[in-house]
Amino acid sequence: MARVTIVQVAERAGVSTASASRALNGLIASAETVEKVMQAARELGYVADATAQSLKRGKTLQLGYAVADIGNPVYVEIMSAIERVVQASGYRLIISSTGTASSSVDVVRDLSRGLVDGMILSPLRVTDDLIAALEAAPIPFVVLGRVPDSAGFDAVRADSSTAMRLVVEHLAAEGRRSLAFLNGPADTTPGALRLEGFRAAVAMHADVRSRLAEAADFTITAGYEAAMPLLTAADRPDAIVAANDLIGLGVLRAAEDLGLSVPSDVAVTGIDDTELAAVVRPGLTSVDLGADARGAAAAEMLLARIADPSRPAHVLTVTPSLVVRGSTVPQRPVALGSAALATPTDEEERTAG
Amino acid sequence: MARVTIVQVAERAGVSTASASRALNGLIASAETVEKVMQAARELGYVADATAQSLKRGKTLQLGYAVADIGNPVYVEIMSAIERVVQASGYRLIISSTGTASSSVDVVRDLSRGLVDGMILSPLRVTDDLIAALEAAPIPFVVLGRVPDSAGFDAVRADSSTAMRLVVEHLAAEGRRSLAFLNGPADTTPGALRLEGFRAAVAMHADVRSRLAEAADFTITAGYEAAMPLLTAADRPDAIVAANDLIGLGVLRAAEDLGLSVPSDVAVTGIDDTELAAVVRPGLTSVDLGADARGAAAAEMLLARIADPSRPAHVLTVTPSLVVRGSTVPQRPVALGSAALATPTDEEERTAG
DNA sequence: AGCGAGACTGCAAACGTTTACAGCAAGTGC
DNA sequence: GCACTTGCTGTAAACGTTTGCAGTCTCGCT
Repeated sequence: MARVTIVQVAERAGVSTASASRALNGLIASAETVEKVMQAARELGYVADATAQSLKRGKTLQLGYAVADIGNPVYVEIMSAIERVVQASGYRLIISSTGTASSSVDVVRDLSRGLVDGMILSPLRVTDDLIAALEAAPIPFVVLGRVPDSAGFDAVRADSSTAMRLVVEHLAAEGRRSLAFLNGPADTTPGALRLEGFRAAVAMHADVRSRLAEAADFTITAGYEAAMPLLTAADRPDAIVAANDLIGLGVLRAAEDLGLSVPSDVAVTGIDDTELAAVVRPGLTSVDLGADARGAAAAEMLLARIADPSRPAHVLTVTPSLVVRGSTVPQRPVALGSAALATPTDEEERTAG
Repeated sequence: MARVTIVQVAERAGVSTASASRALNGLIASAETVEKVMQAARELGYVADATAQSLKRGKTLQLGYAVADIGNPVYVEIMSAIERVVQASGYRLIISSTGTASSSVDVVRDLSRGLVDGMILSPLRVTDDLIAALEAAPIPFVVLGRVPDSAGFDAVRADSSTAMRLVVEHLAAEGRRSLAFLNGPADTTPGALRLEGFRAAVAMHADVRSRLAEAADFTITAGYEAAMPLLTAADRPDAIVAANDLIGLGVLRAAEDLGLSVPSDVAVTGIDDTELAAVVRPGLTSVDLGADARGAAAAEMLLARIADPSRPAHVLTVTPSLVVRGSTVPQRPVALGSAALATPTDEEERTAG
């Protein structure tokens, strides 16, 4: 556990620390020196101290991903995509989870203190404090989600309005006339955007009635609890549009516990098209917001900005697509084959936005 | 984006960098100095450089969690527990995901280069390389899982043999006589231990036949694929014991696609008792290995070791408990209430090991 | 033989902090 | 009025690296 430094290596090898450093980093040095230094390093178990190294070099070769709600599988999917891209470029990714809004500001501040060379963040709430922290940050970052245009940040977005339009059109086409939107907290960015998208989408269908409800959280349990009053109301809606898959799953469970049949009594949809939506029965119709594509794009954007800090800000919007499953359309018997779990087959029709 | 250092703050405040540092860190300094320094810092937007700080102080106030398979919800649960404990002690947690075995060694090596003051790891495979890397690491760490006793590491373990005993006894008590164990890769630590536990458990029941199978991975898809041949075999088992919940879910889907009814045609069990097991229908009987408790214990153990590096190595084993759901015992109609999703109610009987 | 180029080396100065030490002024007790 | 403490300050040395610079040595060329 004792720290061994480069001076000990240099001493043992009988050279200066400068030569040792050069030998270790593959810079110009004689074969003999390299040999001696490498052996000394091996014998002593030397590993360069990262803090000293990055202090001197001014780079850490690390990138950060700050994610608000790691319990939601869609963020895990995004994270995996980011990691794939980042690793390929020789950077390491570190994840920081930010529960509350204030801690999200803290994370930005802390990580930008020199721990990482850049960061990606998926904020649940974009507060003025957060914007201020981002503007003051000495490192580049990419926001996954909506951020005021004026800010001029690099960003990757999902297209919530198209997503909601896909869902509403699908339900209307299936003959549903009374829709309830079960949102997550409306003061979050996804909550606000999906609500807006839903309103715009139903406005285009004069024959469709709609109402709004809100779950305490983007979780299964919160979805379950918020669904109960909707499903037991005298004028029960014939379709519930959930703001994400977890809430949608809660709705499915609530319907089951009430003895309602899905989709005949009530149709249910989710958003994010997580693996959960495919695994549960009935399968949950959902909108794929392109988590993988968004994660990868954000990572590439960040790397591009690090390479060229003066490039103009980019904003990329990823197109969503609808994945229809048994929670909105009565299910045919399923074809045999594991592909049904991973990719849409004939039982799952996919509609691009 | 320009970096502002403490010398600029000191200059602007008209004091030495030493005084500035003292003022910023709340050490002894006159009220007037503090005022001037704070104002200068605010105006310039100064934030101390973390690498320089930790280089000088010899601590980073960061801990690391290296996790092999972030796609598995049980690790997310562990992570949340770790984070809860770690945050309360003023440390920050950074997550590093380690896909392959070799990258797991890399992560240990890299993080212990001075980026974190200690780390917790959940390795999927414990190779000699990994042991060597851990022994050479200059920082303390805690292993979540089995590690050779000789190594003398701090560790927190699940009790796989009790877990498997609980499952097998439950199935035997329900009248199942032909069990198949559907393992994940047997060359992983959990795979090896659960296999061993299963063997020991069935050895205690002379009237129960058993067979073994292996999924390519601890995932739903791999479980689905590996379950197919088992379920279509002429001598189909009357119960499938899956090595974790994800594999178990794959089994449920395979059974469904084959038109088999669970639990009457075949019973299914999982391990880990993730939220998924409670949400799917039929609910998946599973063993709670105490993810939350293990994560919290590991974090506390790490903090204790950092506080006192000379304390003897601790190994803690957490006791598992069985959670019975519809995949093994025909389900009664469910009581109303959201609690059914989160905690076991009368429909879910819990048996401690 | 002389000379420049090239390969390699060591010295020492950084990177941005914190902190041991010494210095200084003002206050206290005699 | 002296010695001592107390409270604060600045100088400078660290922490472990990398790197500009200048120097040495060897070699090949003319």
